[in-house]
Amino acid sequence: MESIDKVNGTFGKRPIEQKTNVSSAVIRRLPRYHRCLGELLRAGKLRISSAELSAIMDVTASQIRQDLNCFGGFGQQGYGYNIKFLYNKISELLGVDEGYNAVIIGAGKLGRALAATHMFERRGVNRLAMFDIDPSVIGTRIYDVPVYSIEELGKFCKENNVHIGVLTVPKEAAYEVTNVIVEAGVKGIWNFANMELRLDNPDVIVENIHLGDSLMTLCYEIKTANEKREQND
Amino acid sequence: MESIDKVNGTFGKRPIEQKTNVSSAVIRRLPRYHRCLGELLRAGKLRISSAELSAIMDVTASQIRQDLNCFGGFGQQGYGYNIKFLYNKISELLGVDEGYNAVIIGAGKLGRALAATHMFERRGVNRLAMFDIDPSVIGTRIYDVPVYSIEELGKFCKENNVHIGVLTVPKEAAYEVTNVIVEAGVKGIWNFANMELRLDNPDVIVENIHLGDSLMTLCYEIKTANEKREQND
DNA sequence: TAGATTGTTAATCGATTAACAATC
DNA sequence: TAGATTGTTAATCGATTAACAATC
Repeated sequence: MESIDKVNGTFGKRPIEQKTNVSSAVIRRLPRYHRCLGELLRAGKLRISSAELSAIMDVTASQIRQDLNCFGGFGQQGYGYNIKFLYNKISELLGVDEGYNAVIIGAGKLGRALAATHMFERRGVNRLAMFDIDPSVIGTRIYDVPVYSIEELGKFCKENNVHIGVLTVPKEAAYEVTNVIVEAGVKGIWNFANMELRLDNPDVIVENIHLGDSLMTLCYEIKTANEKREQND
Repeated sequence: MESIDKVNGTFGKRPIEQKTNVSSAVIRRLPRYHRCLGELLRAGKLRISSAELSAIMDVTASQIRQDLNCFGGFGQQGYGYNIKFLYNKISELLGVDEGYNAVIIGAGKLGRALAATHMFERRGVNRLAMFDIDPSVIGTRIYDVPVYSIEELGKFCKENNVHIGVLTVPKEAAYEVTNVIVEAGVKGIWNFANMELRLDNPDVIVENIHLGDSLMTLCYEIKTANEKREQND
């Protein structure tokens, strides 16, 4: 029988000094922990040990404990981790419900698809608006998101405290748009253009998505696996 | 003056034994080399040294040479790399124009957006068809790609030698669909569902795209940068 | 208390960088 | 030939895994 004390008790009593510079390898694993713990939570599970989580996620228990300890002592010896507590801690770390404001720049197919998903709201990010150059979409709403002229981009970002710019414009337009929003105080850019977006300003974070690179990697792996099979014949 | 011999000459004369298991860190850099060399090629540049490429790409010259040497001796001492030759070699490695056949499963917003792009054709991958359960789209064409009933998925893959399945279905449907296409001989899965797709079959390659994870990573970085700024105030 | 499991240090492994001999 | 630049080995760095004392 689970002790109520242990389940709802005082976890993280010992707030270990948070490391100042956590490696990006660790940070990129956080969303996956978050996802997995969310599922366990919804399944009604209360606590989990690093060994159990290790089996579910197919990573070593050692890595889980090391990763979490970059941010604090979230577990309890002899008990494991309280799932709700840990989930909330990771949510906080990841800035979920920090209430960041985002705009999508480029109302093409990909921009619309992103606007349509629950991607943003699910992570507490507000999609305030979309911007495009095409007069036939300016002034309309796409999945309830208003579309404005790209001319108004800078002004809008300044007036609405926009934190995140989502770039789904052709790569030729990427730097032009980027200059406008960085000037307007945007803090991060989620770049879908098929190029490396490099900024002088070290205060602005860039997260590149290279769908094409991912497809090519898949093709490489398929090809290599095929060749191996042929050799073994 | 560039010697024609050197530019069009016999590069890679010494085909170094290709490593059997190249680390995924190296493989994931190949598409970027490919992209960069493609640009240099279009710009009419003929040759490049690892030092020059290093400056352009912001990686070390050492890493470039190490990476390329996993696949063969593509350069020439005292000269550098012939851009066209190297570009073609990397294209070949990545399976560009291998003529792989792909189907998109899920004709929702993301599936349509992917169908609309030149993503596939640009890499020599054929988008043969899309599949969905919605009767109102079945039988139509989306950006010139025919949409069929999900019922016909397995049969279609078998009859048309489909190599790649692009998964843009809700995560609840992911395994069901996966079983069908793996059974039908698909070699690789490009998974956009917000979940880890794990297969028993080691011969089928899975490439996961986690857009949500990427957004969260961006939020983490923005939050951390903000906190650092506040501390310095 | 005894058992379990963390937090953390130490050992290992792998990836990146540096150095330089080979060679074009 | 002399100069340049690769291919490759050796050194360094960082990330993962193992081990175990601390402790709930």
